[in-house]
Amino acid sequence: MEDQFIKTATLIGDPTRAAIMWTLLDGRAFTATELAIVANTSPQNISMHLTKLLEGDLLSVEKQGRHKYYRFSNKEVAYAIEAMANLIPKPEIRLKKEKDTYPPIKYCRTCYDHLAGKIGVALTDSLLEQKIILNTNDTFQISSEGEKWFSDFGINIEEAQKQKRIFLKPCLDWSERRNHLAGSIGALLLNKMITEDWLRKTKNSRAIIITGKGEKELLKYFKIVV
Amino acid sequence: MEDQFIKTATLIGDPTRAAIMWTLLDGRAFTATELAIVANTSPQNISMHLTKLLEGDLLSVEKQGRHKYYRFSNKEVAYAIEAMANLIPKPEIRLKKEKDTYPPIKYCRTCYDHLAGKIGVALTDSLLEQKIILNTNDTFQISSEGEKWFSDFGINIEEAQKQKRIFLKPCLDWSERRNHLAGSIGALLLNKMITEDWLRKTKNSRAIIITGKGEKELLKYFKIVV
DNA sequence: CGAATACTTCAGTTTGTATTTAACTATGAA
DNA sequence: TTCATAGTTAAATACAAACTGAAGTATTCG
Repeated sequence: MEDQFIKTATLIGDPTRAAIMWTLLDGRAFTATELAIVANTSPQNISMHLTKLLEGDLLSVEKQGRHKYYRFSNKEVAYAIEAMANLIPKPEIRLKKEKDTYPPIKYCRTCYDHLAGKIGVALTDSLLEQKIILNTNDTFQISSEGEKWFSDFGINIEEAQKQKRIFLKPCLDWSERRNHLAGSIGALLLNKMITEDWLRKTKNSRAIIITGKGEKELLKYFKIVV
Repeated sequence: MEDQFIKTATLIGDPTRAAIMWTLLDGRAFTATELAIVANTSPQNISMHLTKLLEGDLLSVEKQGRHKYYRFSNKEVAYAIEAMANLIPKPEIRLKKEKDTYPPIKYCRTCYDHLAGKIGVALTDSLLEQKIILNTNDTFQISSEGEKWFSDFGINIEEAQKQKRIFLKPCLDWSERRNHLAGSIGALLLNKMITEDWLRKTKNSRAIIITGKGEKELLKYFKIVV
C-alpha cells in the first residue's frame, strides 16, 4: 500500500502534471493543447504526461472529433487536489475591500452539487451580510428572517430539513479559502437558480454559465457583479 | 498561486518524502533515524528531505535530547495526505473475513477528536452489527436499542444532540477505506474510553495507547482483539 | 482533393535533484 | 574522558525522467 501511495504522490508531484491538475481544478474539461499552453510546454510533452495521468486513473478523456477533453476522473481527485491547494502558505496580509458590491466573478463552478468558486463565496457572504444565514463558530444557521427569505425565494426549508443529508454546512473553497454553502440548502439554491434560468449547467464539466437574466438577478438579490 | 501549488505538489511528490508522509499519517511522531529506516534510505538523505519538508511548513519538529521528533505541522497536512491516499486504485476483490471477532489492532489513532484507524473502524462495525447504530445510505442513525445502550454506557445522547456540531456522521478512513464514527458521538465515545482508562492519549501525537483494562473491555463490549 | 490542426510515438539528449562519500557537531552512556 | 549514537553539512556523482526533434496518424475545413 505504501508503494501505491508513493506512485500516486509522484504522479501528481511533477511540475507539469501539477500545473495540469491545478488547471483542471476549475472544473472545466480542457483539451491537450490548452493544457500544453497553460503548463507552458510542448504538445508532445503534455501528451506524455496526460497518458501517465490517465494510466494512474487520475484523469479521464472524452474524444470529440480531433479534440480530446481531459478532466478529473472522479470527485476524490478534486478533493485531493483541493486539500493539497489548502497547504499553500497563507499570505500575511489579507486586503479587505470595503465595497458595497462583490468583485466580478471570474469563474463559476459547482462543488459537486452546490455552488462553489467565486460566486459561491460571494453568495454566501451576501447571505451572511443580509443576516439570512448566521455564522456561529463555523456552523451556519438560518435566522428567523432567513426562513422568510428562503420561502419568498421559493425554497421550502422544512422539506430540506427532513432530508437525510446534512442540511446546512460550510465547505472550504480552495480558491478563496473561505467557506461557502454546502449541504442540501446549497444544492437547493443552485437548483432554484437553474430552474429560474439564472444559471445553466454545461455538459461534461462542473462549470456553470451565468445567463443575462442571472446577471441582473444576482446583482439585485445579492449585489454580485458578474 | 499556481507555482505555490506546484511547489507543494513536488515537495510531497518525491518517493522518499512521500514515504515519510505516509509513515507520519499514522499519527505518531517519528525520529529522523526511524524515518530513514522506514523510507529505506541513509540518515544524511533523510535529514535533507526533512529539512525541505520543514521549510515547506508541512512538518514540525521537537527536539528531545539528541532525538528530533517529526510530525505533521497541522491537521490540513493530514487531510491532504489522507485525500491523496484515497486515490490509490481500489483492489479488485475484497476478502471478506467471516470471523466472530475483529482482526488484531495494529495501531490506534484519533482522527482529530474521534477514534479512527483500525480500532475506529472495528468499533463502528461492532456498533453496526449490534444494531446500536444503523446505516441508511451512508448516514448513521442511533436505533432505539442504541439509545438505551449509550445511556448504559454512560453517554448522554440528548446532550450531544443539543450541541452545535454535527451529531453523528461517518468519516472515511484512509487506511481501511471504510467509514467510522465521527461527529459528537465519536468524540464522546473516545472521551468516555479515556476517562474509564481504556485508552490513553500520548503526548505530541495523535496516537492512542490501549491499556490492559481497555484490552479486556474492548473484547467484552465490541469483540475487538487488541 | 490538399492543407491545416490536433494529437501521438519514438529515439536521443539534457537536466534537476536525489543520493553517496566524507567530515563534522551535539548529546548521552560507560 | 572516551566511545557510541543522533543528526547535520558540503561537495561529487549518478540517474531517472522530463524534454526535444523528427516523423507519424486522424480529423476538419476550404
